[in-house]
Amino acid sequence: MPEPEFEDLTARARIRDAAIALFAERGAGATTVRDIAEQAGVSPGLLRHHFGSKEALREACDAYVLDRLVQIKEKMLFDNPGFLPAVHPTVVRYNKYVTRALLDGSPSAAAMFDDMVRLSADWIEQHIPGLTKDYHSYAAVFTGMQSGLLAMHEHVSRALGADMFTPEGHVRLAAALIDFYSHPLLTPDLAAKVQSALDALRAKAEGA
Amino acid sequence: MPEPEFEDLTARARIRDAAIALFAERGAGATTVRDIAEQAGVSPGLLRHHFGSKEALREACDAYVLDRLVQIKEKMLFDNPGFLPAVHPTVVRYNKYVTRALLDGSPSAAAMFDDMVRLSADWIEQHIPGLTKDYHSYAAVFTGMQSGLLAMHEHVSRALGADMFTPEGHVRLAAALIDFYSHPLLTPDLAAKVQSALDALRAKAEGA
DNA sequence: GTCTATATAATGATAGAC
DNA sequence: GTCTATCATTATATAGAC
Repeated sequence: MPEPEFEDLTARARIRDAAIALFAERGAGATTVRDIAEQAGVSPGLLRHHFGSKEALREACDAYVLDRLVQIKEKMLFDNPGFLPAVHPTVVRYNKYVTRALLDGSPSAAAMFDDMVRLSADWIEQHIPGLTKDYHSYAAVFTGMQSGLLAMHEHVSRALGADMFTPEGHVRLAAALIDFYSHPLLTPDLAAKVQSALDALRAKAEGA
Repeated sequence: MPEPEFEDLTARARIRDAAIALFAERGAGATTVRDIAEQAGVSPGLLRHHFGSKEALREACDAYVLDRLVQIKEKMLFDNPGFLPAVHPTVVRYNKYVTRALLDGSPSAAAMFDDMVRLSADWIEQHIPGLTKDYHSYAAVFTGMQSGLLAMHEHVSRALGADMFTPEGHVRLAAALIDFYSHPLLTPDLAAKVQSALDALRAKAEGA
């Protein structure tokens, strides 16, 4: 199982890696097969030879990235104490890809999202019982925010003053995340106010 | 200032509204001028007549949406107790648009993101002093997560079992958000463990 | 202001040489 | 396995009629 970082890859692998990089960066819709071929240093024709079509290539990338990520993610979630984004460059790259795939409507990425929700819900219920009455909804919000934060990395990095995928930016992000996850933003009185507003809304929704 | 909901709009306004809807849904890159013209019920030629080019149309949409949202957002943030997404359909639509624009790299959307970070930082510092040492980084994470959650609305809705823009889904989302923001996910001992891991990481980053 | 028709460019797909 | 050349389709941009 060769790491994609290696330079001496087959053309097929270089095409796949180039596609993963470009799809993650701009999304599949905004990436042309010529861009991919150029970045991989091959001809557009070879791309078709190996993958048949752009869509088939996209699916191959999905399968490849998801396959390599699933084990790592499960491992991270279960034997890591926190919820910080991974630092390993490959994992970061793949996470960015999945995030884009989620936005592009990839079915396999969506399935992975659902897995993450289930995994998070189980983890939270096991480690922090009593946190919520509805672990699955809580985990849905948590997972959506995690991947959403990754999707917004460009803007979060700009606000942080450092790219969140560099060590410098990652440290700032992690510090903010620890504050974020260890101190409630809603104080009890604020929470009560919001809760009553929600109750009013719920009543209105059921009334109508 | 006519609401875009009205049916009796000029062709120019219909084009703009159709573009906003399609850009928000699929992103600007994946939307063709023909799609927009069709949805607006006009010819592609008229689109050019009014806006000159697809790119110019995108900028016009950016300016329009951002202009109409800025006041509403500021108002929301300052006289609303919570951080729940707005329910008003127009605001929801515009928020979705801005979220997409953020992902598509729109400069004006990015500027709005930065404004939101500043606004949030000020609000938090004023209402919940002592929450963090670095309000700006905290607000960067918070704003990134808020818009990111919106970007992931399709998947969050699926996990919630109801579209988060319908009353039913919104109630479930709001309930989960209240739990999320009022109970810390990191207990003190977990936070300490993560903090020490971060310190180790920081030392390593500075050492290298 | 609005349309039809067309020019130009870009894209994905294909065929065949090496 | 890899490339070059080319086709068919689709996109944007433009011109001119009504």
